[in-house]
Amino acid sequence: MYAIGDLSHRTGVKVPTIRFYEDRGLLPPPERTAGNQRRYDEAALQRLQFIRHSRDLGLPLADIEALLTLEGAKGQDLNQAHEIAERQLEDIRGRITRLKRLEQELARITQACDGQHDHVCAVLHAFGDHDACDGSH
Amino acid sequence: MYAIGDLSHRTGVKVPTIRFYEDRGLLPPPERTAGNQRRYDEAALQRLQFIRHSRDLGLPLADIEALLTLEGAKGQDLNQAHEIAERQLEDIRGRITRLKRLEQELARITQACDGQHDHVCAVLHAFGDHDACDGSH
DNA sequence: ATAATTCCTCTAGCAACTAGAGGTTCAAGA
DNA sequence: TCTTGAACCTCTAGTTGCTAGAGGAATTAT
Repeated sequence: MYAIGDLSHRTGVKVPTIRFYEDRGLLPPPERTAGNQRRYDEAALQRLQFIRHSRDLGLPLADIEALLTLEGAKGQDLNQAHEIAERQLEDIRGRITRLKRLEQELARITQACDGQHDHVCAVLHAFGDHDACDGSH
Repeated sequence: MYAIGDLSHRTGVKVPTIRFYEDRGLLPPPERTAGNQRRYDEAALQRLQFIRHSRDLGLPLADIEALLTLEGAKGQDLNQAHEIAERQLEDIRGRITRLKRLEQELARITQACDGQHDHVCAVLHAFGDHDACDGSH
């Protein structure tokens, strides 16, 4: 049995966050000692690792909860898990595209200002002037 | 003079958000009509456009506030604006790198599961199994 | 036995808004 | 001029995913 701190070390999830997940229903309330401290078993450890990894992949807690309820599911239900993963993949690809546009624009802005700062910096100007953008956002 | 709704249409910033910015001190409190409604001038419009554009570029409100106080600054202070822009650029590049790693991994996960769902879906397995990742996060 | 560490609950805070309740003012048409 | 409907007002609370702190109890090591 693990104390909450052990669980935290093994998973890299901070102690208050573990309690937060319990509050949110992502982790079932564990057993307690006579002194009211939480004690976790292997299943809880694995569940928390699943959550951790999914969070690292960018999934919102709601999606993770959905995945967790699919554990041990068969047939049709597994497609749901697949869909969640694909949706997340699309989301990430969209984010990458948008960030690349921003990168272009910021790079342009900072370069415009690299040498001299005469009177009015191009950075300040560029931040205010949407029309000067190459792309659209 | 613009009513808050006009300002909203012209900038694409929603009405409650404009009031929120005022609360936060990013927009100075505008004049009011006899009936207590906000009326904005050109300067407010431009300031809000600056905020909007900067937000689109991913700057947090704190940085935008810093930039706004630099308006009309000279010499040394302009370097601060430049630094904020460069910091943001680095941040965005880092985010792109991280997202690309996630994209790889998610793509791998979904493909592993594309055909058959026998008993246990590879998606669920992969989400739980950090060791199976290519990269590290 | 005592001290250090970890644990408990609870509240409040962060970013950056969004939504709703309940009520007032403005602008345009009859 | 009156009326109606849209837009406005303030205020509170909710969102997501945590994090920090207060004040106190339990566990662990010496």
